[in-house]
Amino acid sequence: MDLIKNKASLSLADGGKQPVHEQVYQTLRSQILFGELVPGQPVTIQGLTDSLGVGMTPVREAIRRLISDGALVFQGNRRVSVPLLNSGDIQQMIFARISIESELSRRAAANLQADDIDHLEGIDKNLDRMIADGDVGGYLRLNQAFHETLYSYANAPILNDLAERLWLRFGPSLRVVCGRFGTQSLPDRHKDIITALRNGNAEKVAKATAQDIEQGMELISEAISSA
Amino acid sequence: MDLIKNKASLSLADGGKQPVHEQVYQTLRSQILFGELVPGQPVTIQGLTDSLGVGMTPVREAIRRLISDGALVFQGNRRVSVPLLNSGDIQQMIFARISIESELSRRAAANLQADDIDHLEGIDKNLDRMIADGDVGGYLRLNQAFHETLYSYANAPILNDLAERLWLRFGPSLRVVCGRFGTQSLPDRHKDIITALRNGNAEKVAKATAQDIEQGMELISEAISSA
DNA sequence: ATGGGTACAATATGATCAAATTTTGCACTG
DNA sequence: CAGTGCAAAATTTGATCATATTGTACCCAT
Repeated sequence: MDLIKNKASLSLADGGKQPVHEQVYQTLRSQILFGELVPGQPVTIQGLTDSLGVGMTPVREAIRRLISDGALVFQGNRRVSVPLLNSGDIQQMIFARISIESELSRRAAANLQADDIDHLEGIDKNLDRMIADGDVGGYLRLNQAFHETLYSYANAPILNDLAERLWLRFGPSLRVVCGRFGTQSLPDRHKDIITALRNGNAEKVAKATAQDIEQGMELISEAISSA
Repeated sequence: MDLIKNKASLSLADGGKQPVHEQVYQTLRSQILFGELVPGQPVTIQGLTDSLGVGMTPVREAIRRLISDGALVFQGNRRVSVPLLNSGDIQQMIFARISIESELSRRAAANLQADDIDHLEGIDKNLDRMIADGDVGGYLRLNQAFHETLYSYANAPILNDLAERLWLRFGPSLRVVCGRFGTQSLPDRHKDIITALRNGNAEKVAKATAQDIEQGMELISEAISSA
């Protein structure tokens, strides 16, 4: 059986003039966040140095960072791979995400202006189109953008950081779920969130966020327990 | 003004046969966790390679990991230092710690046996002695051990991981508080936690944990806003 | 103050060594 | 004679270091 190889054409989308280790980190980070790596897939240092055309030191640094993020796991025998989640992991993540992200949206609700809400609604509109088109990659990106944008208004960098880590953990698994069941089965509570934001009802925003999270994570949970 | 230099005698307490980058990580990690580094203090790669007598690659890996942990911060211009917290950071950490760690102790309560509770009580007894002796380092270590031990029974690695990160963030600041006000002003709710554990009352365990956290963090918060 | 030069620290690479996995080959058995 | 299993070699990957290069800040002269 042949697993997906690290693509040789990772052009390391250079964002201006950032150090190489940062570019490698960002590249891998979005691959994981958007499920371009399969859970369980091994990630090798040499494979990355070859495919990215950079030295090993920056690759090592990026990998250590991602391990600390929970985006990659160290397998004991110096092997690194994309995490495989079990149902206990998912339960913990449901709890943590609801705790942290509800608070983030509660705080954001207090700071959002009308045109900020319009912007969020715009993202959600595009998101609906992705779902209709069955574009899994686009769905994952826009869903993440919706939440990230919302949370950014909370001005809570530490909570944000905790939330980001959790997203990195389930990114690959969410992709697998979408790939198996399609995008049709992906309902969300974004409309509820937007309505509550317009009404200035922070508690309802938090509640809708919690429901959105629970729905999405429960999907992963079911997919895993049936595997 | 001269900040504390990285000690040259960091003997890298070798735990068996771990790779150097892991040893460096663990060494720095406990220095930060137990406040042996001062908030704001710069941390240089070269300084560590010199004082630890190892190459730069493993040092770089350890530092990247600690940055991802939130235990160190990247200052933009290639500088790395120990984080300085503001009151907003503390508020976020109070919320996150109470959410996560209450749940950890709630889960642990269900799994603890009688002799496990004895063990916890033993740690707390030693902790009291440290407070009486004014031994700040000992206090920090045993307080951490008390919580870590309790949480370890929760069998919740992901929640545990989130909690650990938060501890790394406030370690240096807590040390400063203790150094300024002494250990006398450090009350805790450990007795309440142990009593509730013996009664098998998980909710009360969670509540006492939340109070313990709030008390401790509020201390840091006051110290910061008065600075 | 401002601007150039110097010193120092960070970044990145390639070389080297060590460890682990995979492959290969041989012997032994049914 | 074919198939299985073990063992050793070969290959792949990881870990560390030494060195060259680049960027940043500090200092001094103007």
